[in-house]
Amino acid sequence: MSRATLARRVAPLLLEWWDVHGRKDLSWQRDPSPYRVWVAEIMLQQTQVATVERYYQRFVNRFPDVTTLAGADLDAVLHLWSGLGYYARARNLYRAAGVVRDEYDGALPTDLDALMNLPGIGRSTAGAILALSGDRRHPILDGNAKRVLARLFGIAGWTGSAAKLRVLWDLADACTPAVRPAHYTQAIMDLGATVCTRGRPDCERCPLGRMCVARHAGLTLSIPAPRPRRERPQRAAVLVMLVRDDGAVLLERRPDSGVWGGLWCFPEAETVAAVGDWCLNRIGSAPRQVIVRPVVSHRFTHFDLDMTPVEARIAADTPCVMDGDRWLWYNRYKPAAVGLAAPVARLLESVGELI
DNA sequence: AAGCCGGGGTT
DNA sequence: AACCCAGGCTT
Repeated sequence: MSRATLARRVAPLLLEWWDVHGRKDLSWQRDPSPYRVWVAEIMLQQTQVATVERYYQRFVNRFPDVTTLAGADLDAVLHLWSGLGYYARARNLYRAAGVVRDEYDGALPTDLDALMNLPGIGRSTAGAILALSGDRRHPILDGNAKRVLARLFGIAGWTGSAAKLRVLWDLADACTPAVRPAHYTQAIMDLGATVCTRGRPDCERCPLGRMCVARHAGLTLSIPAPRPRRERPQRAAVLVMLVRDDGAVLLERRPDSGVWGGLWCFPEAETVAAVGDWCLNRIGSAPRQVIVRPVVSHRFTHFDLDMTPVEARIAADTPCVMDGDRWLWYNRYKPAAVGLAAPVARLLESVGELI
């Protein structure tokens, strides 16, 4: 069977399957407005549905529309994103909300290219927004669609290379129907998430099983191939946990670019031995007490970070000049609504436990 | 075209 | 412990 013939047969089978087995109760499926679908699609980038659900509810409750989001503080946006990871997504979403408010009168553009020009929205996310919120015929190629199509058409190898992506996008376009594109888009994601899974695909229950090239060739588990391995460098950092006797902890805002961009973190010192000097430079006096805490290891996608938290205790009335909006005395009992990376939040929770 | 960005789930 | 997940941006 030619690929074109195979592609034409996909949508009717997938839609029939989705009508019975598809997901229809996800938060963003109720009132699937462009804004709500947009927020969901951004949160769902590289993040699983189960993780997103509770973040999504809180986010759209606090920021129910583009105007509210655009008018909020970035700190408040990052606050509700804390723990979800990939914080550039939140910064881009916030920036894009400002553009939509100022240049599109508060309504997301319905043109694919205009959508893709907004920060954080690529081809797949733009297609998903238009298809799911407007029932417009635009293909998507997220992780689920990639896996389903690679297996169905027998596209061997890693699906991330430019050459494979070109082939897969063509197939995605060929499979997407003109009728019920919204349901089809949801269906191919649901099939990938619940039937055509990476580790244990349930081919017996797959509506496309009889025509699946990978299944007939016995290649289901080797398609798609895992991404090329890369070594993970080891890094180390010394975190200064400057704690006042009233429990407040000094945090510093990280630069917009780089790891944990725009989030608040403990200031860093060169070495454990340099923490005393760091305090002298910063607050003009030595800490009453210094406690070297056990190393906290954090594993990023691309490197491992070993953090040595050094707790330095100072009196509550120690004078300390804080220039600009780069410094913050964080009180865990009256927490500021700012963005905190997960390991930082955990360390803040532990302040006071060792007193 | 390849590298970078992060926390959590699954196996 | 390894691998992946409703990807997009930067270089």
